[in-house]
Amino acid sequence: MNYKRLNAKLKSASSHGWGQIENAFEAEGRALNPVFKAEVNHPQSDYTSDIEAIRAKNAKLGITFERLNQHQRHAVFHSSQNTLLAAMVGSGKTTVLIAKVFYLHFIKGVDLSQMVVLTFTNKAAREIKERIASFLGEMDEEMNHQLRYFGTFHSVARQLLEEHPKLTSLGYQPGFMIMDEQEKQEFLQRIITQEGLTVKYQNQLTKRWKKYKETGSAIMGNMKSEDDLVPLIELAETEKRAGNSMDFDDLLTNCNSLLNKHGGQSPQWIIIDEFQDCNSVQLDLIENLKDSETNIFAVGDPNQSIYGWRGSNENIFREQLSLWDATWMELPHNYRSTEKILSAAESLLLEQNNSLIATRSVGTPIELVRHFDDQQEAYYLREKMISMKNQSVELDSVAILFRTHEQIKVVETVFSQADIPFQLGKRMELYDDVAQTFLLRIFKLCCNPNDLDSCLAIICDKTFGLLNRSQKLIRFVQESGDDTSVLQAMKDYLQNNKKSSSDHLNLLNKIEVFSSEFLEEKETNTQQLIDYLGLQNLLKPTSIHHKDYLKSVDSAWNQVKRYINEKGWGDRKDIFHVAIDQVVLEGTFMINDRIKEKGSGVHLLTIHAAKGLEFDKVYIAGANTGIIPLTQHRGSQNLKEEKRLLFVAITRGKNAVEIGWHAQPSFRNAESEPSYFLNAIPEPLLKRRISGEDQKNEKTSAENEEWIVNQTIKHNKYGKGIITSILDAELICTFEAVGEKSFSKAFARALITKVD
DNA sequence: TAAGGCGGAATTTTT
DNA sequence: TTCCGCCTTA
Repeated sequence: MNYKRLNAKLKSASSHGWGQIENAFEAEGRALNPVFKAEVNHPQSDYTSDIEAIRAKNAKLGITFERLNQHQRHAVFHSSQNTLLAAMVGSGKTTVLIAKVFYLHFIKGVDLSQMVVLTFTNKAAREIKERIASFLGEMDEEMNHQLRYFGTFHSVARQLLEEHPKLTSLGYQPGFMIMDEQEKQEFLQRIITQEGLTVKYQNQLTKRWKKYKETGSAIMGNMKSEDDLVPLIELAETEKRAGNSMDFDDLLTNCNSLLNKHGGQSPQWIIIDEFQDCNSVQLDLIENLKDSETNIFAVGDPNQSIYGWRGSNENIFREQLSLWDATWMELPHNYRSTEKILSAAESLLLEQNNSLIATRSVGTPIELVRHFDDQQEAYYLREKMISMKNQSVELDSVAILFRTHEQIKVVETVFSQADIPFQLGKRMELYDDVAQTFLLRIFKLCCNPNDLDSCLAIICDKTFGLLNRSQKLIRFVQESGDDTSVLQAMKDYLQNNKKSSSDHLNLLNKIEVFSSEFLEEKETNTQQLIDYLGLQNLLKPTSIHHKDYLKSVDSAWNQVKRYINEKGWGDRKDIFHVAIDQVVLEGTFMINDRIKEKGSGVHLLTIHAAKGLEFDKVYIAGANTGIIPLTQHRGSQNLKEEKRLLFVAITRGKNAVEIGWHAQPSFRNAESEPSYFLNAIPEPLLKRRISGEDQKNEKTSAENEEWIVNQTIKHNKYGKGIITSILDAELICTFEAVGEKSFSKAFARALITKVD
């Protein structure tokens, strides 16, 4: 059956009860936005002759274009200065983006270094670069040099800043370093203690700083008057320049002010991935980069705009269409999900314009399952996973999606106890690895002997350091005179300190000459690095973790060498510095190791973290009103975004989607009903179930006999307690540690055991 | 100075 | 529900 006919049929079928509210915003008493209907530039041909001509010249290239559908080919071949490509969910937008680069480079003869390709994540940037490199052979120095403007907004901004002849006008020098969030936090903390500032809500400093930049208000929460936030910011700006380091935001804002004031070389093409996620600073970067000759190719999906809270503008496609006088194209075919999944997801969209076309089988309805609470859902999911495992289903192809991190914990605990393999969406933090954190600070000090915070971090490291962070130490190092570097001052301090160990002094001596001595050697293995820096003694040789520390150093050094080899242009000292910046921007030393080690297990992810991914089967857990949308969003502008979030969640599923909700939600402010957004889904697309219902009828009598009031019991998490009362479907128990809790009878046996 | 009551805010995450 | 800051009270 054709998709549109199916949709029409479903709509007429849903004439009673559920499904009557076509749009959940009516339920909120809000007017609908006027539907935005762009003038779509439709394909007029399937470009067969063009592709034939290309294939005659280069068969491999011909195949790349031949694989594209008509709409995709149109987006690639059509020539207009500015193009906005609205790529529907699962329509192969990355494929088209890469094909566009191929087309411009091989057919139109555009130099790769004349293209700026902007992505939001390192993962996307890596995928694009690797696919181009693998077509051309290998990722070597020359290739990397050609692709130096292919990357995340931040890494491209870093590159532009580094190259800009007027960088010094901002108070920065070439060779500036990048501070990650953790370093920034330490840096600010140091200024606060050092200057004796009074700053409230210190664990929300970044948030307060952002708010101050946007609104000019330094007031937060219950504060009656301004604290020292503003002086802190001013001091930080000065000190960042003194230490020649920028934070992530600075990369973009500094790049913007530089390009704005002094201009720069404009590329022939600017290509943007996930355009709907652009915030105003990122849009400014595009504007500052382009000139009247520049072409723009922006790909994204307005329906997947879920980063409004990070500053993206949900109307960016609409607004830039007229501002850039752009051509609007669409990729309507979804190759991922079954018709029923797509149809259900599409009914959530505010601006339904029938431009989403399913290509796969009809599939099964979305299951909407009622659970007692989050605990019961976790046990239900555990049983599901066990039976899938028994049927040899790859758990890797299954995901459980949540609105918040908080919700993940229960499932995580239950799965760990049952030995169900799972993987979390959170990226592995560099800071989990103390040895690598220590090494990164060493490398940063090698690049910049005036990096006060890295120098302090090394000498005052909790695991491998020598001294405690004291005001006396910090003052000595910082105020030792203009001609003395921070590194030199620290050496002086250690020489006069009785506690001083030769290991740390030796390390500082080696750091000082690292670039001129060690980096001059071409082939250096990890053992040579360890010997050179004297890490053998520093990395706690008597500790049981010593071997792990050395292993961490090994993988870190190999990664740095990999970066050095890839980025082998310029002089060797610069390359090392660029490699270290890359480590900071990627957030870890272990990109390749991490990809290899990625375990197979069910994915536990927030919906945000699942964007861009796909799974055979998707469970959306705890989808109550009050969770989707989150209560604080009710009646706000963000409601539309919350709805798109559910759209994104559902469209992650290829073959099956199941949505769970809780009759007695424990989540703050959640209501005892499934997300009212689901009312927009036509009833025939849903299959409602109650979790554990089939067992309930059989077991009721047995269950009633099984539990007795005042019975002493034990619970995995809550410990010892007694049953205080027995209701129809639930048990109320009181625990010594946590007080009263209730359990669904159907699942009580899995949760609590009797104690005699 | 310590303790307690009151009121406001809290989410999502990449670089 | 919990955390944080502010204000009052002893």
